[in-house]
Amino acid sequence: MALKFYNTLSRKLETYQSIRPGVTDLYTCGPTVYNYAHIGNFRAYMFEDILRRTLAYCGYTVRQVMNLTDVDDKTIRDSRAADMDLATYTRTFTKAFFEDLDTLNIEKAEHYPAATDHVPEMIAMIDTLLDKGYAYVGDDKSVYFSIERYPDYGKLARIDLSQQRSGVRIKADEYGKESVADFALWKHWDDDDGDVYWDSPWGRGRPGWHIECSAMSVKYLGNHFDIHTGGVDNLFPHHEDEIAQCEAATGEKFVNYWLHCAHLLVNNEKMSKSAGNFYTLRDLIKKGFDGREIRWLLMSAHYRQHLNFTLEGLSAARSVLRRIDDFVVRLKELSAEGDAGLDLATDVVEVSRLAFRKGLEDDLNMSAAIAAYFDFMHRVNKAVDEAGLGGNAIDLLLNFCREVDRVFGVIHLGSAEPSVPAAIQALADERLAARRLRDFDRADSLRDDIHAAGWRIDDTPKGTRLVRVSRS
RNA sequence: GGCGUGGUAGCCAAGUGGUAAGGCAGAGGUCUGCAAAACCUUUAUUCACCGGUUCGAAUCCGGUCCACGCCUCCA
Repeated sequence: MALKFYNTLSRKLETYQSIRPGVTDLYTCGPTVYNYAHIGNFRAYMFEDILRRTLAYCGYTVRQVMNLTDVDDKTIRDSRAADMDLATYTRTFTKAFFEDLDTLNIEKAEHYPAATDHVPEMIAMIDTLLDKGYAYVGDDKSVYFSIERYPDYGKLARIDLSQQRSGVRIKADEYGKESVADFALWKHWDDDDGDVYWDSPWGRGRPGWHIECSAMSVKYLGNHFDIHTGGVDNLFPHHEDEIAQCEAATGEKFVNYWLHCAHLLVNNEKMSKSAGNFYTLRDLIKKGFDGREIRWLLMSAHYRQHLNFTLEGLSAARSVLRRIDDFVVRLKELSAEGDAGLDLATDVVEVSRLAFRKGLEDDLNMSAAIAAYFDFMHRVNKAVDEAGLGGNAIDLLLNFCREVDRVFGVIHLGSAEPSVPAAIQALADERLAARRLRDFDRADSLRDDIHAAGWRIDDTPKGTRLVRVSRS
């Protein structure tokens, strides 16, 4: 097997081949930091996290760049509405974004370049495009990319501009263009921009959105790199424009593989504030769900399928994770000596690893990878019930859990298990005493109290186990 | 109007020609003082609908219905 990805450029499943052996350069479109990101946004970042972790699992050193769009219409509009300067305003949401990534256990990219730190690079690229004749200064003093002068335009989105509706959504402030399909590289300053502007050879203004990703990806990853990702809604025009800008400016092929994730729906509808189904990550945390549950739900469907996000789905994720946690706890309790069940464990791990990897390599088929892990747990649980396992087998199995978690990022393997509070332990001790006296009414009543406090009681042959359960 | 995706059990979701993975929820059983966890059994003669191709179709082709996305700055 080999890694395969569905490449939007060819609309085909392709075997992945990196430009440099063992290294993958990855550009992932990041957030516009004008508000808290919503779970639809995080679906994309989760997909990119799984992609990144899968590449690493398959042996690649990943160099990932994620941009932070900290200047655009919305950041300017909202910072002015809040009566704050742009940098102060966007800093709040940049900070929130990184907190949210932590909540979801999303691995950090190598670089998070902010647009406002790279205006000189953007100006340089625009300059090159003007020199080469791909761009022009419009009547409104903005600089535009000319689609007409770049015949390859449309190859990613497979859009034939002559077939498009024209003039439908053209804003009044875009009449400086030669052709409606042309897009802005540099936007000339106007009153709405307030004190947000940079000096350029074309006067005061600010960069267009697309040039930001072009200039920063080329700066950090070079003219030609491996993978570029984003949500399907970025396919056109954003990514199409990035290709046009970069390939026109550098004369080289820009990106080998384009991967796009599908939208997330909430209760089978598009998420919208008016429908009341608009969730930020923080909204869900307030409802009592944790990042791990949200992570599970977001990663459990294939990235190119619509993902239907529901609160019921989150509750199901909670049950799933409980089972995954119980499995690890159970294994750890069995830390006996010896080689009992070692052959069986070796076989189960081998079979499971193959299925797990096969799923991931098949264009990140998480359903298959997850099924492989469930089959693994099932076979191991069965072995524990039937034969018991020695310490060496347990080590082998726990190492496989650790291996799977390099991609999943949800399995509690270390000291993440919360310790039992003294008050809960005292109740449990009291219950145990009552049980010894065969006062089961009292024991059951204490068990109810313990459960109400968020802990579950498991009586095992080895004694009583206390397990933290999420409040629900 | 152009381009594109999808409709699989109560729910979530794999499967793209060989006779429906996995999970959640539910039911019965083993174990248990009772539970919990785990294990065993069970839950779609059927994959939106109608035709066609084929020895064989959820998968390929044609049509219909439904849902959703993009078509200038929304992941």
